Amino acid sequence: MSFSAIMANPRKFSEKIALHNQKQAEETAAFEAILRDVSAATRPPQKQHLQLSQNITTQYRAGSLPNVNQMANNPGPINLQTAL
Amino acid sequence: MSFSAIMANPRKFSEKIALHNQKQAEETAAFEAILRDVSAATRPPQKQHLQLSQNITTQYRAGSLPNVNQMANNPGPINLQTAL
Amino acid sequence: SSPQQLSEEAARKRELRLLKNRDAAKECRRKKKEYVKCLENRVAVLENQNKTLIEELKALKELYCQQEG
Amino acid sequence: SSPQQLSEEAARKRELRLLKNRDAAKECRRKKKEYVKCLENRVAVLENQNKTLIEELKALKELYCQQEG
DNA sequence: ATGGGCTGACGTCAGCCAGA
DNA sequence: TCTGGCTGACGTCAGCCCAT
Repeated sequence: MSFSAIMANPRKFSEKIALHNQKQAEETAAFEAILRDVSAATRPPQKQHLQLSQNITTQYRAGSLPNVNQMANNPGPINLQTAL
Repeated sequence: MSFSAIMANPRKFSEKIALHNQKQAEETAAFEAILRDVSAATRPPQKQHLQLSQNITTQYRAGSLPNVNQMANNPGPINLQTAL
Repeated sequence: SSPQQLSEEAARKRELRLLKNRDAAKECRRKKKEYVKCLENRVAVLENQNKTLIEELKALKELYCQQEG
Repeated sequence: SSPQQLSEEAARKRELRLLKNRDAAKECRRKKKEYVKCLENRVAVLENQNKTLIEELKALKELYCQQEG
């Protein structure tokens, strides 16, 4: 009870970052899972290439996430819309 | 082009807050709309008491629960209209 | 205009500038703190919306599969 | 231990403490900046995920209504 | 082009708190 | 208990950018 309340709002910035990264990893996993399930349920006859999504997941897993500011300035070929 | 890129990342904190509030309002509207549509499409034969859900929805904008920490620090709703 | 008055005027100018920048720094820190809280609140809202959408999508998928099969 | 050595020792103690706190402040500001960028990235990711989920939910709802009616 | 408003970064002080 | 590590808040300097 108090344990969760304490760890839910740590004091150190490192712990906050770690907590957010952990939550984001879990949410992204659930997101891709439900998206894959829906795609599988919607289009069963078609065999599709979901290799792209897998690569991006392993790409940004343990490292730093893409910087938004740099993405706004750089017209890079990678955007989150097509990535997800 | 450059206009959007500039306004997408303002310098002043007030503009950043205003932008985030605007985006949040739009996203919340779309969220509630799709949720209402899905509920209406899923359960048309049943007549349900959605009056309660409506009240709660108008009280807290999204399906999000109120943040306890911020409610303790902020005595009242901050209006950012006057801040600009 | 004696050099004495000039130095006093410059000193008052500097003091006034420091005072204004002092208050500006206070307000800037306050706005930054508010911005960070805004970000955290936005993250929480999006998080709950994400969960709700996933649950709704899952339920609708179940209904769709049940009706289909 | 003469008072001269005592004052020098205290001065070196203070200077060392200030130096360590100085570096600590630098690292703290760096971590805070990284945390804010983390929040902004997280907001962007959740934003795109919610958009995708809404689109998928809308499409699935259309399929469900089409198949039902 | 020049001043003034905001903000980034620095060093310092004060305070909290897990760990010695 | 009490110190050392982090962080909140302050004042100051430097610099950017927009309105003048």
